[in-house]
Amino acid sequence: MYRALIIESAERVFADAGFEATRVQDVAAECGISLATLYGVFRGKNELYSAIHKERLVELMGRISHELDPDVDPLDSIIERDRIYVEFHMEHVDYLRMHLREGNAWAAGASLRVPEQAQAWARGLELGTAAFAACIEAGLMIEDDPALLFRTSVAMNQVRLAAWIDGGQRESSDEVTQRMRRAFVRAFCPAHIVAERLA
Amino acid sequence: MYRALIIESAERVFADAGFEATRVQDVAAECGISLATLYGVFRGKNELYSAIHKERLVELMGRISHELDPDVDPLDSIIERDRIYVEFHMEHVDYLRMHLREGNAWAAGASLRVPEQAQAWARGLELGTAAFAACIEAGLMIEDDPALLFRTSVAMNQVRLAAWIDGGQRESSDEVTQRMRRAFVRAFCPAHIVAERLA
Amino acid sequence: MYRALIIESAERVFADAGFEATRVQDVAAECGISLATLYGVFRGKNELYSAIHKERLVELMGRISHELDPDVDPLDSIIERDRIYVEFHMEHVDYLRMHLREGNAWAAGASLRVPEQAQAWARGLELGTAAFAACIEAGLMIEDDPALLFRTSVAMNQVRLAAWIDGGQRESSDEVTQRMRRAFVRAFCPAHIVAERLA
Amino acid sequence: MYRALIIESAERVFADAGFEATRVQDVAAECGISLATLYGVFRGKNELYSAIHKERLVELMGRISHELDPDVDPLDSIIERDRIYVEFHMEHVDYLRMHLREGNAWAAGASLRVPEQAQAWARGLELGTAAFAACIEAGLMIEDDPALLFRTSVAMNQVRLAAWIDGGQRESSDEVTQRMRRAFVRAFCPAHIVAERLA
DNA sequence: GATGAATGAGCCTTCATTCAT
DNA sequence: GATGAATGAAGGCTCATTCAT
Repeated sequence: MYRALIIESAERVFADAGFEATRVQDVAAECGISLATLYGVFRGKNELYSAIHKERLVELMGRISHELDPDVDPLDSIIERDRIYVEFHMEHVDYLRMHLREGNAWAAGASLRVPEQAQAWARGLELGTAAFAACIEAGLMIEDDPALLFRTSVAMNQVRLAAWIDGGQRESSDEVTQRMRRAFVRAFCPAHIVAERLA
Repeated sequence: MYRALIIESAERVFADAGFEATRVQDVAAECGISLATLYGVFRGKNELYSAIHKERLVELMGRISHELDPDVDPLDSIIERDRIYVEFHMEHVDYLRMHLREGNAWAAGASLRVPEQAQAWARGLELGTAAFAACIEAGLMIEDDPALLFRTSVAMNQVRLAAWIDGGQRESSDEVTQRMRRAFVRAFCPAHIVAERLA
Repeated sequence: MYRALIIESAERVFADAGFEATRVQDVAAECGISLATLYGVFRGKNELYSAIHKERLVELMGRISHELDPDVDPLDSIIERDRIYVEFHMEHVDYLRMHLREGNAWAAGASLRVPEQAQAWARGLELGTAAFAACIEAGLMIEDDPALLFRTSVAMNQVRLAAWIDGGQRESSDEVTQRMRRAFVRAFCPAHIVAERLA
Repeated sequence: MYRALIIESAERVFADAGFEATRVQDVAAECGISLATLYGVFRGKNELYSAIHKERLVELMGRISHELDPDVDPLDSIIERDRIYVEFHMEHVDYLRMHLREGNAWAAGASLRVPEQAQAWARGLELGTAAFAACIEAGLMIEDDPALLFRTSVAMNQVRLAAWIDGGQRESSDEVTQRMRRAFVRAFCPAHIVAERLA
């Protein structure tokens, strides 16, 4: 089936040019197939775009959206989720580039083009906010609006991922995750937790 | 001169719809002038877009890009710059909305549509990186890649500004700046500075 | 305004080629204008087609659809309506050709492409059926299903009009109407009325 | 052989949607065969359409186009032909629906899509005109252009057939033929023949 | 022989841009 | 200077048709 091939090629083209500037013809050319063949698999440009997001976001949300284990330290739970988020995007670089180009959901949820993105963002925001609230409750995090903190953490992760791409994708996901963890703790935890965790 | 009128109207339309989805016709209608008149002032859609950025970025860079006073505490200098950045965007909400919609330069410098943006980002990155490096040098900031820290700080500011818009633009720039300052110090300074500054 | 020019040109092209085989490009070329100009006046092929029908049918129905004068002989009333119908189409030959090509509503009302046509046919059928029923009631017409008789009369008129076109459009509307009247009386009236009217 | 199956299925689809709106794919689906198989039997959409008409029209013309028996009353000969025409179409309802949708040859001979139709119409017109002329010659029919009378009679038959379909195809061909015969005599015969034949 | 898979060519529609008035 | 009117140049999408298996 062409489906997977098309999705991968389309990710590359969308990542390079953005949704609007991408011509369906270009995607077909990138796949090495004809326009009509592509339209045989996806019903149109929008559906193709949606399909990419659905494909990737279902996987990402599947990995990430389980309820947090109450026995695990809530701070570690969040950091673990961030690790999954980062690892996933490092496995799907072209999707990451699409994400970085158009996906600043934290800035304007309304700007998301397809329902799959909007739903995933809504779900992620819900889960993230709850997790941050739990940390605040437990005294593990500074007192502030948990939704705002979560959005900030997403932006910080995106910066790290963007820097990873700019730097030639050389670092391993473990290295990136480690750095991210330190920045995270510093940004969101009270002094004694910072001291304890970053010792 | 129509110039200022067109720029303001165009900001609104671009902010609402994004560059690609905005039709020049719509901008003219928003201005209450004819298409041909608009083309008499700006040579095309791209030039209009550039002109907006030039107009705003020249002002912003003018306010922000003086060399830092060596007598002033380098940390305070950065925070002052952030204050200016935030204040400026709170005075130009439509431009801010354009900025948030398309301007995640920290993520992908290559995605910037117009040279004005690219230059301003390059200059800002240069200044910011130097300032962060000075702070690190002075032991006021944690040791890390100053460019990465700067990009992170930009993203954090953008999140704050986005939240300010989402929240109905109720807070004053002072309130936003205060909160931003605390988040900044926490995220980027070593423990003893945090203790000192957030006392 | 191009509206009238386009409608006339489009009638010609649609009459020659039929709706499906007509390319909007052809209509524009027939008008001597560009495609985009045509689209500035009509929003699309369907709307253009509808507009033609609306334009013509509003006029035709305006001429034809008044209530019948109860003082006038009901048979004469119907014949008068037929005269108007024929005269109208002889004034609008290209519309007549479209009508003959696609407008066999009497055969399959469901096949009408645009609402304007469907409504006009529904209204015409209603009026015609009522008028025929009145004639039957008055003993001026043979006893049969008035709707069927009406549909037959429409088909007969269309044959006359088609023959008029095939014959080079030489006859006057009076001549055509006269012949039509004789055929009408013969086909639908009982013997004594035929004798009386065709004396 | 798929030939007959395809023709029957295609008739149904063409009757429902019309030539232009029918996709070859839909015909294949209706047959339950693949597109390529269909193209193995017919060389294209046009040829398929032609084949349907050829198939049906050869049969119809075979039944109808013998020379008239000079010993039989010429009026009865025509009525007998009409009976055959009606009976044939009542046996092939989908073909009848195609015929009613696109086949108003009496209106515009030029609009016939395929040569089979055009030839059959030309032959039918020739035969019909000759037969009507013979009736006129014999004083059995009113004096008028025999071709026009023939075209009118075809239209009248089509109206009856359309009404038969609309009415749920309940009447037998004998019933329809009877009614048609009465309408025919009334429309085309002089008073004394009407009196004699409709007694 | 039957088919799934593939495509070339074309049509409708949009929009940035120009120019005569 | 301002504009209404006009258009060239694309882009999304469809469908009749073919061909390797």
